Amino acid sequence: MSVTTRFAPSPTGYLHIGGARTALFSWLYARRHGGRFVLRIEDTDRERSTPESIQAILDGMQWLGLAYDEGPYYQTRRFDRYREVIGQMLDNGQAYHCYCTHEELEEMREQQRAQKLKPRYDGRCRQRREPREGVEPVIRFRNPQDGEVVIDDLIRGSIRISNSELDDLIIARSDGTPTYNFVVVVDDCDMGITHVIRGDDHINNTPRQINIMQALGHEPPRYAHVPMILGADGKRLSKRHGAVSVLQYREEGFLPQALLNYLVRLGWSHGDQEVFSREEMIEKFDLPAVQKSAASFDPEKLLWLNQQFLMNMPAAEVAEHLAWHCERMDLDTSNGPSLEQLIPIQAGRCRTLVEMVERSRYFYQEPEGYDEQAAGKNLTTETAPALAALKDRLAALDAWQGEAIHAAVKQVSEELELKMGKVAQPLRVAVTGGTVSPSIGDTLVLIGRQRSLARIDRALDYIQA
RNA sequence: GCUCCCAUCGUCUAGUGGCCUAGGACGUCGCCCUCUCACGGCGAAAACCGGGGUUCGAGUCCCCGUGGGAGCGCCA
Repeated sequence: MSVTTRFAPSPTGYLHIGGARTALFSWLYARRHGGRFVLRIEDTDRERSTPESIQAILDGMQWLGLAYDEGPYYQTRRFDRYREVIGQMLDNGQAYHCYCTHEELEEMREQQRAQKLKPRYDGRCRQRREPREGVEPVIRFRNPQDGEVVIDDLIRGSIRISNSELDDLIIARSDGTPTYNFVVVVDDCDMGITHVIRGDDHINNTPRQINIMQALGHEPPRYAHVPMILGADGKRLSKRHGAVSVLQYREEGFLPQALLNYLVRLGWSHGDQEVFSREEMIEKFDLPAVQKSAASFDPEKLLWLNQQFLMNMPAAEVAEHLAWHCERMDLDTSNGPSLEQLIPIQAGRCRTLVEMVERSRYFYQEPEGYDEQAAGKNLTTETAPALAALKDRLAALDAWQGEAIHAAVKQVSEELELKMGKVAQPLRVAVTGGTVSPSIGDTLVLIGRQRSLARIDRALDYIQA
C-alpha cells in the first residue's frame, strides 16, 4: 500500500517551529516512500480560525518548500459529510444524544475530582430515549467499556490504554457542528491517510480516535508521535520564548534549507551527520530514528548551520535569498559587485543574510563617515604617508585584481618598514569606514578602482582637516 | 488527583548487552593560521537522574523512586 501522510494544522495562528517540524517529518516520510502528502486545514473552531492564519501557514510552508500533493482541504467545507456519518452512527447505535446541561456536567466533574477520580462523562444518557424539554442535545460516541486499545507507535512502540479510562466523547455540539476527534477520524479515513505523524500531545487522543475508526469499520492508520520542541530555556514554547512564525526566521536572514536542516536534526539523527541537503534528508529520514524525548531549541546551532549553507550552497541560489533582503533593507546593489561575487567572500564572515547585507553596504554606498574609534587609531598623521604611498601604488596597478592589490599593500609595508597591519588597516578604514571587512585585496576589488582611490583621497583629506 | 509519555555533556545527539577509558556537533576555553573580522586546523573541560534487580557482563533489559511533560472541554 502506498504511503499517505498529512499535515493538519488548525488556523489559529502562524506556522511555528513545532508545526513546521511536524510538517517536515510528514513531508519527508511521504517523499521517502514515494507517497502523497496532504494538507488539511482543521478549521472547525470557527471562533478562533482566521483567514490570515491560513495564509500565514500556506506562506510558511511555501517558503520552506514543503509542497503538498493534495489539498488544502478545509473541514468547514465537509460538514455534509460529517453529518452523514453521524447520522449513520446514530442509526446503528454507535452514537447517542446526550441532554446533560453544562451545569450538570460541571457538577459531575466536581464530584469526581473531589473523590480523586479522573473527570469523565459517566454515560448517564446512554440509555435515554426521550428528549428533554428545552435542551438541544449533543451527540456522543458510545465508546467501548471493556478491553483496551493498543497503539503500535512507530516511534514509541506499543502503548496500551484501557477503555475504562476513556469516556463517551462528544462528536457533535448542540449546534450540530462536529468536533475535533471525530472529524479527524472521518478525514483520515476518507483521505486514505496511512501514517499519522503528529505531536505527542495527541497521544491521549489516539485511543479515542482508534475506537471511532473501528466503529466506522476502518483499519486505523499507523501512528508516529513526535516529541515536542522546548524553548532554549528548556521550557515549553510560547510566544515569549520562540514559538515565532517560521517566516520570522526568513526576516532574520535564515535560509529555508538551514532551518529545515536544523529542524530535522531536532529529534532525528542519522549517525553523526549534521548537514543534510534536501535530497539527503529525503533519502535518509525514517521514523524509528526519531527521538522520544522533547528537545530544546538552540538558536546558536541554527546560526552555525545557516552559515554552513551560506558558505556551501551555490552562490546563485543564496543570491536569490540575499536579493530579497537587499530589497527589504533598502540596499540598491545595481551599482556595485554582483551578489554572486559578494557571497563567496562574505559567507565565511556572516551567519545570516541580514548580517551579510549590513556588512556589505560599503560596496554599494559611500560610507557615511568613519567609525570613530577606527578613525582615531587608523586615520592619523602617522598613517597618512602609508595611505599616500598606497594610493600611488594602487593607481599604477595594471590589473585591479586581488593578488595584485595584496602585493601592492605588502610592498608599501616593506618599503615603509611597517607591519602589514599598520598599512592594511588604515586602508581598510579609508575604504570601508570601519575595521571589519574581507581581505584587503577582495575588498578593494569589489569596491572598484575608482571608488577605492577616491575614498583614499577622502581619507587623506579627513586626516588633514 | 487519575491516565499516558519521557529521562546520555549547558544544548542537539551516537549508542539496540561486551567494540564505552561513553563518540560526534553547537556553544565555551586554549593554541595555530592571519591585514581586520571571520572561516579553517589542532587541543581541552564537559554527560549515562537515583536505587534495586536480571546477567559472567548494563548507558543499553526489568522494577521502584525522583524529576519533567501531556491529557482528563459542546478547543484543536
